[in-house]
Parts: sequence; C-alpha cells; structure tokens
Amino acid sequence: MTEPDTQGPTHFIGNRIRKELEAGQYQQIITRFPPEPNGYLHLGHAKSIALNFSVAKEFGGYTNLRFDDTNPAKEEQRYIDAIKEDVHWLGYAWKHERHASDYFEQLYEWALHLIDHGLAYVDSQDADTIRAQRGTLTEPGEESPFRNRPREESRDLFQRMRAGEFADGAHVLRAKIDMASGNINLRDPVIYRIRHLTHPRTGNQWCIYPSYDYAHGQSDAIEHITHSLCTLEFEDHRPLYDWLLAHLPVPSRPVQIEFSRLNLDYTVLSKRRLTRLVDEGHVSGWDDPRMPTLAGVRRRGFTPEAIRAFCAEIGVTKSDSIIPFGVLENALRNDLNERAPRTMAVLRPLKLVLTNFPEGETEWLEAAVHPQKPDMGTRRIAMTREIFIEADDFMEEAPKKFFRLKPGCEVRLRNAFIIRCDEVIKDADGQVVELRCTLDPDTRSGQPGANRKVKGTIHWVSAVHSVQAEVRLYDRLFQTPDPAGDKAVDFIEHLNPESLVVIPDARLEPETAQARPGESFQFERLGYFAADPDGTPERPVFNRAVTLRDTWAKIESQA
RNA sequence: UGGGCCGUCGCCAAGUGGUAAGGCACCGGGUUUUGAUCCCGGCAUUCGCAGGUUCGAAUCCUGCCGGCCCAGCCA
Repeated sequence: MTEPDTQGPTHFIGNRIRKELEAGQYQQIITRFPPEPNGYLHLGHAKSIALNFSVAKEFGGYTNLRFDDTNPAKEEQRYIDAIKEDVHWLGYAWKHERHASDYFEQLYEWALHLIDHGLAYVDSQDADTIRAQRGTLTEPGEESPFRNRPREESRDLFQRMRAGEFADGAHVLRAKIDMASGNINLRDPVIYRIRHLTHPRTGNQWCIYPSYDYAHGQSDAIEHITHSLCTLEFEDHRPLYDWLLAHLPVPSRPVQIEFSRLNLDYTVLSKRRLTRLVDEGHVSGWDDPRMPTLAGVRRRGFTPEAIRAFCAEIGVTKSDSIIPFGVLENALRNDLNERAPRTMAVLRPLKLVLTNFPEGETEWLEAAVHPQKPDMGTRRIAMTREIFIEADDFMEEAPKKFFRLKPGCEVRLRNAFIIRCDEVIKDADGQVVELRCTLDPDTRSGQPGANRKVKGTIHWVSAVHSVQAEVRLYDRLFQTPDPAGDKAVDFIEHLNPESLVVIPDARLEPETAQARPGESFQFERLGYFAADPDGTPERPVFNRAVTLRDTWAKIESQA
C-alpha cells in the first residue's frame, strides 16, 4: 500500500545521490525536514516531506525533523505540536526530533570563532542605515564604518549583546564577506540580532538569535545531514551556506540542493497568505476543509496515501510549474475508489411513492459494500413504500440523453427494482413535490428476472429508515487560477463566495450515519464523503472530499 | 540593467550524442444495476528560437527570445 515510496522515482536529486553513492562519497544518506513553527503544514510541505523522507529511505538512511526556531517573534509551541501530528499523519517517521535552538550555544561559539578570525563584526548602525548601504541589484553596497573595528571590540560587544546589555536593534553581528558582490546575500549579511523575547523552547535564556542563514547550514552539519533539500528561492543563499561551512570548524559538510516548490491552481500555498485567511476569518480555521493545509485536507477527507501518490506523480524538478488542482483530486479518487465502502445518500430529497408497494412494510434488500470487491461484504437496505430520490434525477421535460427518471419512463433503483413514473405531483407554485411510481416486482436485484435492461440507474433511500444529516459541499476557495498572481489586486478579492454550500437535510443509510469522524464513503453516483468531527450520532455531518468524475455534467455543459 | 535559475504534447515529466518513456487531460470504442470504476485504441517527424560542431543533437558550442527568484535585523 505504501509501494509508491519504495521504488524511488527518477528525478535529478535521486540521480545525483545514486551517482555519489556509487562513487563512494557517502556511507549513509541523511536528510532533514526543517519547518519553521509559525503556521500549519500545507501541501507544499507535503512535497518536501515526501522528497526528504523518500530519498533517505530509498538509499537506506534516515530523516530528522528539525524545527527552524530562530525567530521567537513568530513561533509558537502549538505549531510545533501540529506539525508533528501532520508529519505522522502523512505516514512518515523521523529519526530524531531536533530544534535549531538545541544548537544555540554551539552557534554562539562559532560566531565568536568568526569574529576572532576577522570574518564577522558587530555593526552598531540601525536597520535603515544598513539597508541604505546595501546597494541595489545593479549597484554595489558600501562598507559599514564599523566593518573594520578591532576584533576584540566586536568580541566584547557580541558578548555583551548576549548578556542583555543592549536594546533590540542596537547592534547586529554581520559576516564580513563582500559588499560589492553581485549576490546580495554576500553583502555582509546579518547573522545575529538582538530580540528580547521569550522563546518557546529556550525561554528567556537568550536575547540574541541567529538568522536562518547562519543557523541552517551549521545545524545541518551538526546533524551530519548529507543533503539539505530546499526550495528554489534559496539558490542565492547557497554561496553563503557554503561560505559559513568553509570557514567554521564544523563536523561535516552538507550540500544544499534546491528544487521547485509546489504550486496548485485556484489556491494559495504560502504561510503568509494562509495565515491571513485564518486571522481574517475567511475560513473557520487552519483545518477548514477548504484550506490546502494538511489539517484542512485531512478533515476534507483526503488520505495520506492519496497525498503521497500525488507527490510521487508530480515529480521533482527545478522548473516552475502549476499543477491543476484536479490532479490532486484524481489521486484521491484513485485511492478511495479502491477502499471506500459504498453507500447511498440523497442530498436533495424528492419524495417518491411506490403505489404498488404495501403500506407500512419494509422489504430488506442486500447490496454490495463494494461492487468490485465481494470480500468487503454486503449490507442490508430497507425498501419502503415511500422513498427519497435525488431531485436532480427527475426531469419532467428531459432531453433525449437524460437517462434518469422522467414521466412515463422506467429507471432502475440502485440495488433494488425497476420503477416507472406514473404521476407527477406539484404544489401551488408548480414545483414538483412528489412522484408516484409503480415498481416491477420481477426486477428485484438478484432475482432471475432482474436483469432486464433499462437505460438509467439512480440512487435512493427509504423515507422511514434513512437518517437526516448535514452535508457540506466544497468548491475551490478562489475563483481565479492564480489568486496571488496580480500584485495589484489583493488575493482576498478572488475568494469564491460559493466555496462552501451547506445542505442541512440530506438523507443517509442508517449505518452510514454511525460513522466515526474521518471515515470515508463513496456516496454512490455523487462522490467521496468523510464524516466530520462536528457531527453527532443524532446529527451526522459529512464533508464532500471530491465528486465522482461526471461525464454527464460535461455533456450538459457542452450542450 | 548586477547575481542566481528555468524553458521537452493543454498540465506535469523521463531523457545527459544514436534517432522523443510515462502520468494527468482530451478524443474514440467495449463492459457496467454508480453517466463511476475497469478494458482497448488514438494523442510531439519534434524538444523556446536561430546558427554552428558531428555520420548523427532535445542532448555539445555560440547568439538571441521568454519566464522565475534576490536589495528582511523573515524563513
């Protein structure tokens, strides 16, 4: 079942590592997944998680989970907890849980090492001044007046920064590299800043914190990470990553390899934007089923298997790409088609009376839990004189190709009989409120004479045995393919007002109503639905994860 | 315009000098008590463009064109 991960797909990272291994460059491959605990994991992280864990596994190594907790202004313990839960849920087990903050003391020692070797200095200018001196993309920067201050002075200042003698922003530690470099990351980057903040793990032990650039490579080296895989925007940082490792007495020399991040159409995958959706209340929370967070898609009904298959399918390259959301949905259909039990549910009930069925009686029918998998067993279905069918499955004046119920015509009730529509009953407004039909008793499912062919089959549910439920139908959160694409328009403007449609009075088979939160079903002819934790035994709630492929809808829209 | 990358079918993506894998989508046809699933078939004389090297190029060279990222004391 977890096969997709074992035989590593060929991508440039795997190919490279394979060659390195053949050349004897490594004994073991060690990777790391390094989230910053400042938000929830999303599908973009899933791609990175899948890559890191599958590469290590393919080559017989392991992966660490390392929290990149170098900025206490944004990070919180609750995010650490949620991230661990999500990685587990996705189906991966890390070797060691680490935190960049575990290395603060070592990182500090190494900073002193840089100072002592004339490779770093304390700059006592403010942020604006430093920015102004950085130059532009086409013009070199200018050197800070503190750039050549004596090493002893920098050392003293840096120690006093740690001791808490200065206010935030009074000084920073900068690597001394090259203010004229074409690569702006090399123009004496700030590697330590003063922040009088409580850190989720180290509390008030520190008031200076290392930057990402300074902490990341050294943390990799400490953990003996062999391959530090990250996204394309860090490509420009690699020279700095290498420079630091080259100038510090680190225990190993990891290499950084970049790949392109995941983009999905009709959604946003940046923590900044997802945080806004949550904070501004456009969604109910990080686990809103419309969110591309792992918590969101999990609640929506996506399975870890489907997400892993999706990650394997899209590949790993360096080219910018936008994956259609439908590819993800398809991965879910493929997975759930194999495993989800079938059930009948009516979303918009239309009453149908079988006039030749005895009043007050119930006939029990048997139906397969999965038509292609007899070993999944059968279930009992109650047939009564009054049933509900899907309002969409009846048309008074139907086009020729409409294979469902229409006046005077026959249709198969799934798992039951063939019926004929005799009479249409309407209310004062002309709305169809009830259908009166007769069933053909020779066509009961499983009977010898049952195989008579009719063009259509529709689902239904007993009016007396079925259970009312709330069903939530989700559509794409945004109505434009690239909501964040236009810098002039706030992506919030592109929200789809109909991304959630609540159906308060759907009807379910009684057994389905007993489902535990997270359980998935195929509501036949409709799609895959998962029980939501909001539901109670008295009032079940289901989320539609994805519809079934719908050729009829396609034909209809083309007409 | 400085630096770093990317460009193979509508969307992804193999391929690394020997004559274009695969998936998704799409279009046919078959099976079907889910208009689902499943099955069969079709779908790049061509690899951003133009030159060049070579018996031979998507793969090597040169020059263009197009797109992405970088000027946080964020990651």
